[in-house]
Amino acid sequence: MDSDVDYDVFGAACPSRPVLEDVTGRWGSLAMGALADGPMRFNELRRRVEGVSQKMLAQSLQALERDGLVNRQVQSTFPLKVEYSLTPTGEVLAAKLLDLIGYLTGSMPSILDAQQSYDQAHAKT
Amino acid sequence: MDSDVDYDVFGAACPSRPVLEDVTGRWGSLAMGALADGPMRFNELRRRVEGVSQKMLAQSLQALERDGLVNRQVQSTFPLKVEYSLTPTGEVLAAKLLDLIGYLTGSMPSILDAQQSYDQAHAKT
DNA sequence: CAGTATCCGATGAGATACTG
DNA sequence: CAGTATCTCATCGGATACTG
Repeated sequence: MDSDVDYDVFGAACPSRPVLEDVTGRWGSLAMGALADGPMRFNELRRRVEGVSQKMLAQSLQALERDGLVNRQVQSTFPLKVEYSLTPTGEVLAAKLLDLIGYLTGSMPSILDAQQSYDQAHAKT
Repeated sequence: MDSDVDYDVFGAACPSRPVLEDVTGRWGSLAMGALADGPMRFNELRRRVEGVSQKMLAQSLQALERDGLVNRQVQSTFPLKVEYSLTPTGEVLAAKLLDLIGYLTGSMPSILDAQQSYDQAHAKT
């Protein structure tokens, strides 16, 4: 029926590339990972993703919302309440992302060793 | 035995963060994905990862080599021959990355729909 | 072939101040 | 509370030219 076209992320103009950047980018990946724990409000996310600024968090969330990976639900009470959550597609991607992150953090001891060796071998003077 | 410390990527100063950026970054992720097909030379990689410049490919590969995820093997023949390959840890991460990318490209039809709806709803004027 | 060096414009990203 | 607006600086990233 469909899929007579394949999206190839290695292709220069493939529309999947910017989406991949939204998902795996510096703040997008951490926002996705945080939301995997369940729905969260803006400032909760901001506290969870340490070091992110208002501006970058808002920007990252908007990109993910546009891609249909994150839902944004506003409650026009006072004070304002906005809750972010993953869509079904977003959930799957977040799980795969957390799998990768988990393996990476588990490998940190050996990675730090590698970095030290490298820096030592490439030290100037 | 070990692991009385946990590396938390959500922590602002965690050393895992820059590594995650090397792996999931714009060109790093594509280089890792390409190398999952097997060892490759510099210019082969350059052709496979469409749109990457010499500068950025070299920079990304150096970061991944420093993290111990990519091996660089030089043959000092003439012309020079340099072969890049994944380390065992790099292989695992590349597989997880390709899993994510595969799901993402498979979801592209619905993602493109979402983007269109979003753009329409947020059109100015 | 596999890079490095340099220049330069575009984007990323933080700080601060303001608004519905 | 949940953002937007503006300013500013750093880094990203492409083009071009050069080297072992």
